[in-house]
Amino acid sequence: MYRIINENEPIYPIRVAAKMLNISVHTLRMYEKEGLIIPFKKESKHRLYSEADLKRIQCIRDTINQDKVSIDGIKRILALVPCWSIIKCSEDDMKNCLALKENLKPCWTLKHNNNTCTNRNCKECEVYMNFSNCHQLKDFIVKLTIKETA
Amino acid sequence: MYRIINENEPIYPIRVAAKMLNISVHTLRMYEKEGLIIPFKKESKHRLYSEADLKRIQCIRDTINQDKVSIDGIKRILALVPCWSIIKCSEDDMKNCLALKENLKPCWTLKHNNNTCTNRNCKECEVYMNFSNCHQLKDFIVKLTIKETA
DNA sequence: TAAAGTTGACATTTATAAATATCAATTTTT
DNA sequence: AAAAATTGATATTTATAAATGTCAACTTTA
Repeated sequence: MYRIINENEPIYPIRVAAKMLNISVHTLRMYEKEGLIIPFKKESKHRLYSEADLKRIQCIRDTINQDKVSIDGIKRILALVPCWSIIKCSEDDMKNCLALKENLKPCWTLKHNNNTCTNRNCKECEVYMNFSNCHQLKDFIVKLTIKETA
Repeated sequence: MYRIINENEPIYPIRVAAKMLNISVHTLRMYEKEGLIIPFKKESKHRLYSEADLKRIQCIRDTINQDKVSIDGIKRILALVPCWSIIKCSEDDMKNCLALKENLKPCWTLKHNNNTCTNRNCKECEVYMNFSNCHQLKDFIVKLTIKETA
């Protein structure tokens, strides 16, 4: 009678997702426009949200409403993630990538023609998946600096 | 007739600094309470601001007003700075330091008893001095990750 | 000894981000 | 064919962060 739902399976259309999160459809689109979330879109262009998407969105909400970090603040924090180091692209790709210089927006909102990321799907990328909040970035920086000194 | 002013010489009392920055005295105290700035205080407890302080405050203002990053957002960004790696404290000090876990506030607002920082003045520390805005942190992360892969 | 500074608490103003609503013209789904 | 989705633009509401003001009791400066 019950079916097991894959965390990442895109199943909820926007109206349903909005209701589950208790926010408006418009807000969901707004977060997307700001680059905070990447919902699944079939060829049809209709959005579908997974359980994992809902969790991520709730996390963003909490950061905005409880933690009082503005959307532009969140974007700046996400722009700090060193994607080149995480996906380990080539040195050339890294040096030519917009993400290296960008201070305002997360890497997955940038154009990436002609490099490692061209063939990758940002929604499924570790960078997007593993950095939905600030704690994860701090942990990452800690590991990085400990590795360095060890 | 003119005298050369040391960038870091604490000379302007709070009212003068406020007027120069075109903000209220109250706001200056607020930024301080939030941990964004550390003004000089003589034994008397009266604040004095240097030219460098004024620049730093103007930078904070721009981040809040132009860049639309909230104060709590700025604090979170500053909390990402890996001070242990910058001042190169001992491994023991690092592991016991609050700054390692802290996600909300910059290291210089934390208690640091019984470690390397006990004897240091935060206002003169590289961590405080070199990270007054987000760009500097991004640059730091870039260097760190490039070093790692090289 | 005024004038200016201090802390702390409380209150108010103002500016604006976040969220919502609506309309229009079009496309997709069921 | 109706219901629900799309983009894009425009407008409005609402919630609250940022900034300011004020009062009180006290200290420091010039």
